[in-house]
Amino acid sequence: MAHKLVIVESPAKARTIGGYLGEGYVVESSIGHIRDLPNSAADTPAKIKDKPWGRLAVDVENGFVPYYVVPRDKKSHIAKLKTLLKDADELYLATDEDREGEAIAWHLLDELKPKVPVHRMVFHEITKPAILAAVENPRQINDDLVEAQEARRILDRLYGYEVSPVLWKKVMSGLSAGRVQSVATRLVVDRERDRMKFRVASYWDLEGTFDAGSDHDPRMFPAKLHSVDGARVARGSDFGSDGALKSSAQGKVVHVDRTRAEALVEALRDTSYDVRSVESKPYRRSPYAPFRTTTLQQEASRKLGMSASVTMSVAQRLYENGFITYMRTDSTTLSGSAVNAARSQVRELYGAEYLPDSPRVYASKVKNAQEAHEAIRPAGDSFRTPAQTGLTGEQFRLYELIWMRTVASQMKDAVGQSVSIRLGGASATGEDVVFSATGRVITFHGFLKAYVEGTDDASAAKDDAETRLPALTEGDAVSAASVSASGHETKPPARYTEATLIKELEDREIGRPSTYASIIKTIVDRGYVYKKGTALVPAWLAFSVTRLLEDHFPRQVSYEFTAGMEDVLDEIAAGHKDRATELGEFYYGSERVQGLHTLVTELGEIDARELATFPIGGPDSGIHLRVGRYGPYLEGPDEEGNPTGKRANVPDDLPPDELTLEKAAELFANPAGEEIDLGQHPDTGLRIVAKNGRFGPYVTEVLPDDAPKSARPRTGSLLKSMSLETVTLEDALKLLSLPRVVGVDPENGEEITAQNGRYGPYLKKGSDSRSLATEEQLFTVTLEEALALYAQPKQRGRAAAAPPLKELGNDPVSGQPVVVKSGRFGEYVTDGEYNATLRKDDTVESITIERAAELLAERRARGPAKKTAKRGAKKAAKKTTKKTTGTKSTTRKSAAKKATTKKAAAKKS
DNA sequence: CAGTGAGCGAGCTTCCGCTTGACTT
Repeated sequence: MAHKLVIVESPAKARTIGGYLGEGYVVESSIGHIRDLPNSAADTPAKIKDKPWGRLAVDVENGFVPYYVVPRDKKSHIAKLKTLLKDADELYLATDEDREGEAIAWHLLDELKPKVPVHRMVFHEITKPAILAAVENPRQINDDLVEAQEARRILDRLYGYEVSPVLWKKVMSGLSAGRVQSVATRLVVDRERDRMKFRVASYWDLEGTFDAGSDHDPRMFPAKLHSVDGARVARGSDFGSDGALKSSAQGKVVHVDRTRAEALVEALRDTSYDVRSVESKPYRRSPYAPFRTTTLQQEASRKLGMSASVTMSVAQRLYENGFITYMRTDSTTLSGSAVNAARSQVRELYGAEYLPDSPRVYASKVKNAQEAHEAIRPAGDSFRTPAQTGLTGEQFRLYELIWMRTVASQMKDAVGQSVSIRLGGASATGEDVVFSATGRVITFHGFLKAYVEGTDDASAAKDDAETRLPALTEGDAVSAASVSASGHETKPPARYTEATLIKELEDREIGRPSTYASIIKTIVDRGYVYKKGTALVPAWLAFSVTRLLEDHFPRQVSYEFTAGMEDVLDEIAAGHKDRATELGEFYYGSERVQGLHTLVTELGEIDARELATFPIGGPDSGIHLRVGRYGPYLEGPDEEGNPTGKRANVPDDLPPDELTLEKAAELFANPAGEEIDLGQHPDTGLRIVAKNGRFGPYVTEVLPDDAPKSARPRTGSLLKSMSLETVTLEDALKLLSLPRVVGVDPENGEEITAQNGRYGPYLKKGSDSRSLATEEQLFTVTLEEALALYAQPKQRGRAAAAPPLKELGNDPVSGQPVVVKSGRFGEYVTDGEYNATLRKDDTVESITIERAAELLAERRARGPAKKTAKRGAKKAAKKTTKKTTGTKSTTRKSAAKKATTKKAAAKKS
């Protein structure tokens, strides 16, 4: 039986829509995008690999043509769709009606190559009438919208894959840059810079409790000093971040300090007051719009303490099980049936007096909203109350939040009165003082009865907060029950949290609902940002990277870049602009802008050292922080005046704004940073400690303060079998006993010693060395064994000794036998001339001669091995420093990883 | 930032946005 095949994006959606369409339709999902640019070299088709732009998979020389592949994990799914299509007589592409959805539809068309009629079907709410109407009114794929999506995709690829390598070279291997993540990182860094520049201002005022007399309710009420002799008393917002009064406040306000405040309290001891004015204004507040992705993430963070990613995965489960509508949306629109459901629930639960006469409509506040979905709301044509769902735990709490917000969004405004009362009096010293009291009374709670939004600032008043004031009138006499001075300090701008950073990104039109949570993960995974409680703190690494990007890619990391890009994409989608032209301008530049490619190729010299240096405590202190390969450290002048004579480690988790000069002095006093005390050496009595050094973890002895300057403490790297967490004094003593004298060569009387070095354990006899196979041999190798090793030639000995792991037969091209070997970089196949490393999916067990021939052919296509190797060696020899950077950054990375693990462990305990 | 002695098949890292399982712990 032939059927009509409908393809949507999400499996859960497919199930629901399948139910609406019924017989004759098969509804399947694409599970998101089905094709993409290859994400690594292993996925890049061989035919474009050799092109100069092969790494990008975008032909930048020829109209920016993208080369798409079906990712490995999507291949079987595509096969399934093809099978379903075989028996279909019509195909409906029902992906989301936004830029990405249109592109998915086009990719499906291009990949499935259907021979039957194809329709593009769109809908914005998943209700039976909407779906049935959509089937009846199909359209064609909008090619301009697809063009806009491809432009977006290609731009992001070019940005990410051109700028990231600059960071690998100049900062650290493995780092990344991108249109979204680099701006997100910059926001966090900029906020920290503001905090570092911030200077606190201290100011005082008076707080009093006043007595309106026994016939008033409430009788007592609080008020604050508002003005003295007509000049308003300065409050926090009158001060700038430099700690001084803002120019707009100067001459208008009086800055009360402690002395003045305390003197005033004294002078007001016997003052009586009269009501100078009573101002009453109506208070009215409308409900919040239903949830979209970002507002849900914010509220779940404030009220349930959920991270953005937890919120999304809990919401995903609710969605899959039919409790809520789709959770990745930028729309606040409710379908007609949802409005009805909310309204009937309002009537049932709160009564008709809470129901507005007509439904409320929420227009989107998000500038680049694509509105492919509804708001996030309880699913269905009638809402289940949380109790009716049978949900528990996190799912229950998140559902409850969504349900309450949705119901509240269709309730009446809250109304009431806000009142401001001014009390005047004269001090004993002749000043005219005015106190101010503000109050708010809510006479009808409306939606606030169902839902009150949380606040990010704990001291901020909630929307339903009430303060009642007595019903005073002008001229009434009031007495002060108590007046006291109270000091305040201005606070630096708060760090971003996940939720506030996401909000900021959305406000700036950066990122999409499906990516907000993963943006945070990216910048945390890269080591740019870490979480301290809920706050996002930038690592010094982020300062280096941000500075590089600001200096050399100012347009690309500007906060306006994405918004500008969105405008251009809209023009492309409208058919007014051309994709290749716009990408050409972005990549190669124009009279107006500098192109990305130009910027990358003409970078010039970037002084990596300067880039990673940040003065501490002003430029004159001589002390600066440097981001080294092993983490941040301080450098400063020593007693002899050597400007870099003093150094000290900076803990990875010390927030940059806490690194003051005082803190620096403290760190200089204990430059090594964390060390683990292992105990005393039984012979020398010296304290033995374990530390992390630039070559990894090691143990050393602590020399007494009165030891001669020339004395060097013994040291020893931990063996691979040991770790800083588990190393014992016994281990340390063993390590410090090295080098061990193995014996004397009877031939020439030279001493043979065993020790641990850069390349692992080895024997040394004068300037002649031999590697040892295991670290254990350091302590066990005998003179006979040592002499046997020395009897063998130095270089070839080991290489010849290592037998091939597997023999595969002869290569069809060279005719030479092919074997699998294990080398420095892992397992590889070789025909004697060419060597090719096994890829991620190859194993020694599974590899065949055919696969080996494939790998060797690929390798051969890149040219002779010796030539490239030599060139590499020459380069390395010329720029020794650079080579060192490359090797060591790996160490740094793993060290950082370890540090993170340790931190996490510490938090747990 | 602890201070040491080779000579060897390199090859890969990375973007943003759409979507879920398949993994392991």
